[in-house]
Amino acid sequence: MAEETKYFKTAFSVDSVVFGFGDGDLKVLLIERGEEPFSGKWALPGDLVYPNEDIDSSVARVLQELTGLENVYQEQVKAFGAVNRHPIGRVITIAYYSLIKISSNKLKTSSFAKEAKWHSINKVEELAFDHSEILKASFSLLKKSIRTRPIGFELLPPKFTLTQLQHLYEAVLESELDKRNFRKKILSMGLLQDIGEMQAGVAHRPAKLYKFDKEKYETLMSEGFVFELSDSKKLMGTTKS
Amino acid sequence: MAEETKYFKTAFSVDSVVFGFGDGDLKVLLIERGEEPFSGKWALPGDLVYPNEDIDSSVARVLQELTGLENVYQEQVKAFGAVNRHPIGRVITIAYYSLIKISSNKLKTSSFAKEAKWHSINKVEELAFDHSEILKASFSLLKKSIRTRPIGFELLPPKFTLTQLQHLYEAVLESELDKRNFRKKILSMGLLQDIGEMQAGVAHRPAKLYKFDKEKYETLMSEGFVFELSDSKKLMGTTKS
DNA sequence: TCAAAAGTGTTCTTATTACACCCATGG
DNA sequence: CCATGGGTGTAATAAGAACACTTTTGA
Repeated sequence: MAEETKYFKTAFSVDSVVFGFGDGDLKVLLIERGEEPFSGKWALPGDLVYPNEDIDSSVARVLQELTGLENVYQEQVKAFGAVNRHPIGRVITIAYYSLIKISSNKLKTSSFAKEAKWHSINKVEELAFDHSEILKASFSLLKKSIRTRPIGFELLPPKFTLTQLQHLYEAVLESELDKRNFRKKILSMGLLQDIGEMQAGVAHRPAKLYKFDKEKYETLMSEGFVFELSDSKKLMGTTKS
Repeated sequence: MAEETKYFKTAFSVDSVVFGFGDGDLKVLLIERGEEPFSGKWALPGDLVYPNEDIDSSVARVLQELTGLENVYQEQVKAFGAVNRHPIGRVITIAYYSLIKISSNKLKTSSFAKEAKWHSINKVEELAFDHSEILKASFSLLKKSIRTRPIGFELLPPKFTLTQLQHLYEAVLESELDKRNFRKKILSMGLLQDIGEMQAGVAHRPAKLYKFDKEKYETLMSEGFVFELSDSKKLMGTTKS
């Protein structure tokens, strides 16, 4: 092991791109750095990985500290390891994205953050470190994944309307969808359960509430079912100008 | 930095799943380990990442040492970081896959390998470390990627026949494809250039040779073209029993 | 009674699938 | 002249895209 020892001079971190959905917008949770380097700049929440901690657990821990949430949906995006990406030394970071339901939780200002705040995805300024690049890669992956796996529901409350779901897809895919085609397609998969309840207190015809039927999805999966919405290049509706 | 110092006790490596195509089979390049741990077992080629080396360069270096090739197609798969994945310490590895043209090169037995050998993908025994898991993840990613990006050509000689291409897809997707539908689809993309040459010395009607038109692909890409072959769940042909 | 979003079907177009025979070459 | 893989087209089916009006509620 003598030979290898000289390479044990590096650190690993995880950085988490936490997505949420609110006010018709896709949002990302950023922290304001309280110390150098990049003090005062916005950054992705993240931390060094503890020596006896699996990477996935590390991400879950950071998220728990920040939001109080557990069992959050998370997916590994990519490792970023450019030699000079971190000013204090060689730090390779493994990026994840997480999907959470914004409404259901309050943010804690944690040890490593002066402030944590939701930012609309298309109003994010230049971030600390290479975090802008990480955010971009994560958003691309989310766009791809949301069409091929039923993960959008992680961003919505347990009971939701079809219009909410459509708006979520529109925000993530950055394109408009045709209402009738969207409903036809999503309902035809048989993954949404009409729970027999209605929206209340809205100044228009109230919408039916649905929930995502996870068991049904798992059954269908094992039978070879493939969740797929059409490619955002050949849209269900009309492209946003 | 005092606080962080205690975490600088880890190493990171890259591991490369090198795919090749020959005898109608998808193959992976493995090395036989010459030292402990796992001496005598087959493993993925890989190495610790040098302190002043980008991850991508590290993969390229390992590949160059092993095969003599440069500018090889490579794509990051995923980081693997389970606490106990490596017996000598905490080593997080970043897995890549590479695509090379088998015929065009001879293998070198490099410093870290007793022997390097091509193995058919479906005849690979249990590998050292968590390399079986890494191979599995890489193969899945390749399956996905080959349908959505024109990377199959990296595995073929510069001039190839449509049947060779089809066999490559069949090997990667592990399913049979319909000859006429495959040709129609692939030719309709306009990415293959009939170079006006023919196969020679074969005991049957000689096939036309094509080459992949990279410039054309880049032009089309910039116009919003999306390379896509149908999902292997809803095949172009008939599923292998 | 008005504004605002919910809900609903049909036609057209395009892509995918299934399928069988003749051709050119070397041995 | 035989074996081997090369090369080709059409019809049936399924999926995607385009598109407009009526309904229910609260203010």
